[in-house]
Amino acid sequence: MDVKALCLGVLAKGPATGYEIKKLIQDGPYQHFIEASFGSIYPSLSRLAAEGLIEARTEPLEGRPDKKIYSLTPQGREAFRSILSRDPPEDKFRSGFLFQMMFADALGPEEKTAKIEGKLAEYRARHARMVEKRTSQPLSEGELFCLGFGESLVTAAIAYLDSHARRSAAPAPSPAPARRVRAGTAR
Amino acid sequence: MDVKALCLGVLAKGPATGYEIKKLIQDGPYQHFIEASFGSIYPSLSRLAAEGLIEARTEPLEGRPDKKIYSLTPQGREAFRSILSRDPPEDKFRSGFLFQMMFADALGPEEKTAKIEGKLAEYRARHARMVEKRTSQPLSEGELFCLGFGESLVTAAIAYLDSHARRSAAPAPSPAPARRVRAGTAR
DNA sequence: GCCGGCTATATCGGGCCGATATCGACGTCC
DNA sequence: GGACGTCGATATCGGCCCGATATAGCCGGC
Repeated sequence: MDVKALCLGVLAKGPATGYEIKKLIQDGPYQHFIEASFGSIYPSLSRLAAEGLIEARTEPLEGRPDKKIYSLTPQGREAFRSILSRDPPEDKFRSGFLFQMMFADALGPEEKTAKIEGKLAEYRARHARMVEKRTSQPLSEGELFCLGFGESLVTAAIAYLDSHARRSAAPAPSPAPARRVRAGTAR
Repeated sequence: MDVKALCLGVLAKGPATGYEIKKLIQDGPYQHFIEASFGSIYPSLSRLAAEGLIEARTEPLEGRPDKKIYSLTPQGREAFRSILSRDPPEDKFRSGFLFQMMFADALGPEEKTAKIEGKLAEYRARHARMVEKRTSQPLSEGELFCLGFGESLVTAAIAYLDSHARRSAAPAPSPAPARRVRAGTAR
């Protein structure tokens, strides 16, 4: 998902500065499934303004750059509606942890267990943030759907890692940990 | 995870051409959690060779570029071991579908249902490929772990989407669909 | 007074990728 | 036999993304 579309989406919810857009993406309801940096947000805002999809109202600040509050233009709102109607790209999941675990036989059992424990802690922290989000403020229909989806994935990951953290370092081959398949060699 | 590390990992399993590396990443056991294109694989292989971490044996081909079969050098094997020992970055999940669903109130109920059905089909196809992989060939310990992890996430996504596809277009707020929380408005 | 965090504006160089180019081998279809 | 599409193979390039960096005032804690 390109960063211009992300910016349009955030601005569809209301005017915001570049810094606020980053905070909403990073800490807001989107945080579990999109990401964007200042290095791409500011250039995208410039391009969107040049294309007439957004406009900026500036507030002068003493001794620092003017504050720019961006909002959608009617063309921007229309462009965003068009983005919403498209078939979305495939969801992407990327994991350096799983890449390392692909070479589990090159790691010692303690190293493996440490990596699983570390990733379990990461997922537990992520889930705690989700629960806090769910319980601390009213959410829209779409936000509830997205948070629920994300929680499904995160709780499934926790269950899987938890079952493997308790085992010494022998992974099971399927999501049902009780079922065991004899491990072979690859390639 | 940078593409040089991915190439080192694939070559740790055995020598391969650039084209084979791409196929293994795209269709092999890694496909559910890493990705790389020709646009990054070939430059990465050049850099790795320049750094002495891999070497290439060429086989001349008639009327086309020489076939280059890459393999790790001892320094490359050492560098890869070091990569395996590092703390991995956070797992990343990216979803244009969820981004669109964040604006569910701007979509009609039929459009919402169509998007959920489309994504459900995508996840079912992905799961079918995982099951085929699990049952069609012996897998190493690490491959079993990674496939099991991926299947956990994919089956959780299927369960969540399935429960929402059956409902008219009223999402539940949590992974347990029976629990319902009153939806509010955001920002 | 110093320090760290927050709120703000940005840029830049390096890495990534989709599209593109090239080309022979092979199998299918007409 | 020719056309066509796919496969196996080598790459490059322009545009996008991002982490690091720069600048700087406000605020609260020590």
